[in-house]
Amino acid sequence: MSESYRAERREQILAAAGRCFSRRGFHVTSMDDVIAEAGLSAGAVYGYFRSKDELILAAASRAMDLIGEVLPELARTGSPASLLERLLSLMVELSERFGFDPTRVAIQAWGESMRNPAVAAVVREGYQAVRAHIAAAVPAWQRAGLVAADADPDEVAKVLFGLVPGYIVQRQLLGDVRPDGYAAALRAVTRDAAG
Amino acid sequence: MSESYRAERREQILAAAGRCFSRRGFHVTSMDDVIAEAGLSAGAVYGYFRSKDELILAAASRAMDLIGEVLPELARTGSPASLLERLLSLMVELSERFGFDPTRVAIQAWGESMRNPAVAAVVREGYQAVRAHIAAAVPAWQRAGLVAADADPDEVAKVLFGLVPGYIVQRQLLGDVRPDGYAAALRAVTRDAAG
Amino acid sequence: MSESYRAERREQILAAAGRCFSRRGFHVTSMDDVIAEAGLSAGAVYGYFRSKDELILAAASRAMDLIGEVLPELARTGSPASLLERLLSLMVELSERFGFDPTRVAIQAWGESMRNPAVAAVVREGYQAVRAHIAAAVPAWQRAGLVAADADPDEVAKVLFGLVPGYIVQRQLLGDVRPDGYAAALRAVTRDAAG
Amino acid sequence: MSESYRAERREQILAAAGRCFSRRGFHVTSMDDVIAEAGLSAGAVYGYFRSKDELILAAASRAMDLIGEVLPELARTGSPASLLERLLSLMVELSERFGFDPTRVAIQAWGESMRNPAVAAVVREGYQAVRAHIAAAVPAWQRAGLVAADADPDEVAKVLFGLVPGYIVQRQLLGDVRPDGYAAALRAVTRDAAG
DNA sequence: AATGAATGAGACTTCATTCAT
DNA sequence: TATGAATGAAGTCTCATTCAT
Repeated sequence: MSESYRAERREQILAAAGRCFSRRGFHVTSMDDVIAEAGLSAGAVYGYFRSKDELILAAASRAMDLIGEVLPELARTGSPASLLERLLSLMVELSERFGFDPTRVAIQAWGESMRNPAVAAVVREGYQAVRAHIAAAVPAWQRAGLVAADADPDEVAKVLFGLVPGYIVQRQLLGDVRPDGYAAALRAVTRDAAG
Repeated sequence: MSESYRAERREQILAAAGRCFSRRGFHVTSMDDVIAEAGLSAGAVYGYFRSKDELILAAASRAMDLIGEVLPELARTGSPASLLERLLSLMVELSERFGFDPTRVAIQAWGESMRNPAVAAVVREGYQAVRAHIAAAVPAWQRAGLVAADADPDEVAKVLFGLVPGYIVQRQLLGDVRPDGYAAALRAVTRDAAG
Repeated sequence: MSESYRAERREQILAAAGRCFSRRGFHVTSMDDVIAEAGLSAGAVYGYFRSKDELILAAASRAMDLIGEVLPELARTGSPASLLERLLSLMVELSERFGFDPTRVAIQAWGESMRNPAVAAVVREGYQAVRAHIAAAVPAWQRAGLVAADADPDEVAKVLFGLVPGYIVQRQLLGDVRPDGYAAALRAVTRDAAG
Repeated sequence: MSESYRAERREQILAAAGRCFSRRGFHVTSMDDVIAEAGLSAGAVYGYFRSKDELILAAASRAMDLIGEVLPELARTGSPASLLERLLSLMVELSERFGFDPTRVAIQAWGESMRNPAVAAVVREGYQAVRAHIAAAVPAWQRAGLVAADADPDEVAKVLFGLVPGYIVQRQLLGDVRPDGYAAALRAVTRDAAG
């Protein structure tokens, strides 16, 4: 069997796990659920992932890949609000490419992180990367007068990044937020008049 | 068996459950964990909570009580950033009153909400209440020029409320945020020069 | 539940395990076999033994208890052959008190010892005790001319003790040995004319 | 595909199985263990042995081959003790020719015999052959006064053969026996003054 | 013949819940 | 009411064996 065959099969299982986990969470989903969703046998799944924990970790990592897709976007100029709007829009679009909603898996991963150091590490590293990219954009905003000149770019990045979990939670639980409205409201409270 | 005795017992169990759930999550915690933590017997716990789901719901509700403690604070005037700072500081302080960290239980509750309608309802109602209170403060900020006059107060409330989950996630997973720094950074990006 | 109730229940499970293990061996016997034989539920059995390994160890120890029953007998005087005869007769009789044949479990324990240090330790200690008791009897035999005066009592004990596994193996696999015939043949090769 | 090629492959697999079984026993060893140890594929191994049971039987038979190597030695004259010493010494030497310790496999085979008639038959036949050879030597010993004249040679053979399992068990579990010491102690209790 | 991915029955174990005492 | 032993369904994972390539 070729390398690519194995990778494809792994992807098939991971996609099935993603669908299951995003529906019911890591711990309510049973391996049998994943196995049935993947259309394989128990042995086949365990041939690609050695344990449920390994599958959880892989699914959490996969959900964090969303970040990788979004990072290049962060390099583009613009105001904080326009950045946020592109970020949130991308998140929604990209969910389709995953076959499941990675933001739902991310919420699970937050909870799992509190007792699972491997998952915690994956999430932490992903979020640190995003924050670092945002922080890199801050000096330009400071020069443009969009952010106070004496602010610590790292702290500003924490706040801007921190808007994302809030959006995710509200989208999943309240269901009444949209990228454009969210960005518009951010503009209304920031120094960014036009975006 | 007085009414107050029953209430006390319930509280004892709920506190034990809160400690367990905040440590390891709803589904990795077993009823035996809670029973042992409460120092009671299985029968006793089941005399107060009919099922684990009922206990999860009660614990999620209890964590949402944090909101009730914080709501009056939202009535005070000030800028968005000063509001946020007070909110976050209160959250940290109040954790001690609970004997466990309710924000950790809240993260669990977000995940649980995706498959448990009762928990979802409790969380949703709690968050809608907070957002409504914030929205009520927006017109004053608009009059003070801190928020664009043409903004929808509800949308502004979503964004400001949305900063809280971001803070919670970063506090639990990255561990490098503090209320004052977070509020200061918010001030740096808002129209709020002094706080 | 009283202490003695627990002990009784443990004994019930151990007896069931002994019957199963003596029939089919440690590893071909499933926990479900033991559970059914004990007439209990899975949870009940696991309430008394934390794992199959613990049950195997307990069953091996229990089979070694046969030794404890036999040790006092070793203190009696007589010739090596008469000692052996009493030993083997006792072994057969006592099997009935166990409700299963402990010599069959002992054979299993020999095999298990090669990969299970805990079982190895139990068996080793049991056998060392027997050998020490036999060695203590050797000097009297030497004074009576039944054993060469210059022999090392410990080495003599190894040989005499070593007759027992040989008897057990032949009894189980060939089925054509009996205590009296075995002892008579030993007399025929030893210096012990009369027994 | 020559005949000798097949035989060589079979031998390769059997040697691998012997190493695995002597290390961990028949039932804890998985077919994958044997397959990996043989450096072959699952399909290859199953091309030579139809089932694990067939492999167990073959390995038990192979371990019994030790007996075939030893039988000619039994024809030599001497005392019972000298016979035993040569037997035990040979056993130890020959282990090296096998690439694994056949006495360890023999212990496994004893246990397996209690539920596996095919293995039981192989072991039984091997042991009966040894005993018959020993019995054939007894009359000479009787004439030499080393064994009581009125003894049944078959019973004497059982006892002398019975010393071997005792040696094997003590060698594997206690580790403190050696052929010379064992034989010397036997001499000390038999009518055999010089060996 | 050989490969090794796939199968799926079945192993061990846990745990939410009940109920006799 | 309180206890905690008992239940048994269901969970995770293994492994002897097969079969398309």
